[in-house]
Formats: sequence, structure tokens, C-alpha cells
Amino acid sequence: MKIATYNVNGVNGRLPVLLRWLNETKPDVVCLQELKAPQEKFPEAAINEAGYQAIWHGQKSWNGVAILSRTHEIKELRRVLPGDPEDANSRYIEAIVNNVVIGCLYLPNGNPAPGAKFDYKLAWFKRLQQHAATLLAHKVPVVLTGDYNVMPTELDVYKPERWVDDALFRPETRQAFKQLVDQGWTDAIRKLYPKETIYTFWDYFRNAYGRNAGLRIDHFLLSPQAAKHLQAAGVDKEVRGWEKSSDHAPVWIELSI
DNA sequence: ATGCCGTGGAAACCACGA
Repeated sequence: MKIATYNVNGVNGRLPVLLRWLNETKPDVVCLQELKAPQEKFPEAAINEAGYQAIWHGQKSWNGVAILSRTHEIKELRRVLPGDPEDANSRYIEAIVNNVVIGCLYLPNGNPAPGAKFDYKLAWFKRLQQHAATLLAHKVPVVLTGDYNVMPTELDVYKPERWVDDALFRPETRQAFKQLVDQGWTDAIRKLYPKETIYTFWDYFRNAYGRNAGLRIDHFLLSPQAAKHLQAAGVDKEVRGWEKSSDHAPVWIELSI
């Protein structure tokens, strides 16, 4: 079972790239973030045509998340992260696919920090920790994936010293990610590649992709019941070099399920 | 050190992203 995550940065503007990537790599399940489309503007027909069912939670202009499945039925569990009824951002959607719980998330950026946006990021992180603990307690295969907007360690940043005050790399942010992982989750990429420089995002400008000035911010966290099935993981880095690409590249794992 | 680029939506610029 191949599961992928891709921050598309606009699902309609990105549609040709998304469809080409789906057709070339054919993941079984795909989590999308930053749809940047209201609920009724999701390109469902084109996704279906490509062989995928989909559930999604859209939002005008910003955010928006979706789960696609090629081979198995999608049973939606929720489309809101619990813990704050006031939070109207579409940043979380969760479903069971092939007996695996798939949580698709778009964690807030949090800049500028400090400030209200950073406070929102940390509060969202706390809610995610609480919900993740609930998921772990079920002792079933769970895959929590998406754009975490966190570089967990210095190995995940091309120039760590330049990012120390940034919301994606501040000590509070890294600490929150570590607390989450320490509940018992496995960071799939780091489990298989503990020492390698692996990025999932490159800025649009300053030739960041050409210079490999990247960040690793899109992650797969696996519950123990999922982690024991982990076979492979990687980044479809070449997609970032395609015409009209997102600033993120797709990331994927393969489970023996 | 910096939104220098890119997207969407409103309106011919602005918010936002990381």
C-alpha cells in the first residue's frame, strides 16, 4: 500500500502537474494540502477520471485538504481537528482506507513569530497532540501525514542558522513536534534514512531548487501498528522541477498491507 | 537578510505562504 502526501499550493492551478504525477506514480492513497479552493471548486471529475475517489474539505482562498484513494473505499471519520469549535480553517481531514486510519493535516505556518499566528500554530499543535494520543490508544495502523510546517532537526534545513527565529524552526515548534513523536510515533523518512539530507520543499525564488536550498517539512508519522509494515519511503523530488510545479514535492511511503 | 515567486480573490492591488 503506497501512501503519498503532496502540498499542491492550489489544486486547480496545479491540476496538470497533479494528474501527471498521479498517472506516473499511481499511489493508492494521496493526501493533499493547500487546495486553495472552495468546496464546490474541487476538480472532482478530473480526479475521478484519473482513477481516484476523493473526499475533501475546501475553503475559499486558503488551506483546504483532501484524501484520494485509487483502490479502496474511503470511509470519512472527521474533517475538523477536535479541540476548538471557533477554528474555521480547513486543515485536517481523516478517513479509514483499507483498514488504515489516514490523517491528512496542514499545520499552520505560524509566521511572524512571536505573535498571534505563532500562538495559533502552537495551539493547533497542542490539539494535534491530544488527538494523536487518542488515535494511538486505539492500537490500530494510523498514518498522520501532511505539511507539518516544522523542520524537526538541523539536518532538515539547508542553513539552520538562518532559520532559528522562524516559526518553522523555533525551539517551541521543534519541541512540540518532538513531544508528538515521543508519544510513540515513527517519523518514516528518518526511520529509513537517519543521516541523509532529505528535503520536501524548495522556495520558488533564488533558484532554491537548483541550489538544493530546501527544507524537510512534509512528514509521515506512523503508529506502531503501521510502522511495523514500513517497507520504503521517499520524495518525488523531480516533480518539483516540472513546469508550473508546487513549491513542495510529493512524499510517499510503502506499507506491506 | 530579503517573499526576489506564485496562487487566489478582488479589483487592476492585496493577503498569504515558508
